[in-house]
Amino acid sequence: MQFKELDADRLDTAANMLKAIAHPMRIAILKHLEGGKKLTVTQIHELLGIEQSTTSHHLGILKDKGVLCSRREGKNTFYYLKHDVLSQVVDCLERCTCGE
Amino acid sequence: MQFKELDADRLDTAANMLKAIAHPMRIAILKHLEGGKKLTVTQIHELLGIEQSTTSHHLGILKDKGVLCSRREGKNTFYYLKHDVLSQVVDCLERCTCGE
DNA sequence: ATTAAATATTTATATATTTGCATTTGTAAT
DNA sequence: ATTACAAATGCAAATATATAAATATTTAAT
Repeated sequence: MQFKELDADRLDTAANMLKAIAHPMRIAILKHLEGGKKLTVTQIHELLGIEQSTTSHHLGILKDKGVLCSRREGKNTFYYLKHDVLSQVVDCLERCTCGE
Repeated sequence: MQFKELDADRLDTAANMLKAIAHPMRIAILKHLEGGKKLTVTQIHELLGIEQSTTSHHLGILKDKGVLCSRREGKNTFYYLKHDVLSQVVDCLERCTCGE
């Protein structure tokens, strides 16, 4: 068992990570970042058609919870997946939401 | 691409499913149900040390969002994973929360 | 030093979630 | 029909989350 004894801290960490992902806009963001892609706040805000501040907020949550990383280059900040494995979470869901 | 056009309804469905899972107690529940195990409300409530009504509530959420199924047998109601694939979501998380 | 562009933060409001207690419903046995 | 156990529901208080408008910060160019 990888969660040693279902330790409360690890459950919290995992739950927070999942909670970060569990939002329609944030899933959409992850989908756009699959395969190691890197996008700026503005690009995402335009792709999704949501407010800049809202976009930044969502990205902040994903970064804070360890789902994304960011790297500033000049005026732009590029966001990208921290663990590419995380695409699997979304992919797994897709499989489950298909045949219903 | 499996989400056809990142369709809003599918994003919602996926988000709701993830939201259902994204809670420490509910992740703990899933861990106990891995491998096709079936447990009653009381068993889970005792395993986790939380209130019966709280347990039932969590199970209701997981069932409602398509994560669990239930089957009544006499006075007991057994809960179990609807898609065993879903263990992968938890497993994937474990992998991501290990080396940090 | 000004200006402009890209991000981030603050703030306020609306909405949703979590939890336990008390109650109710469902099922089986006497 | 009464009793007992299992599970679900209604409720209320505490807490958390989402959104957008306004503001602030960071960086680059002039």
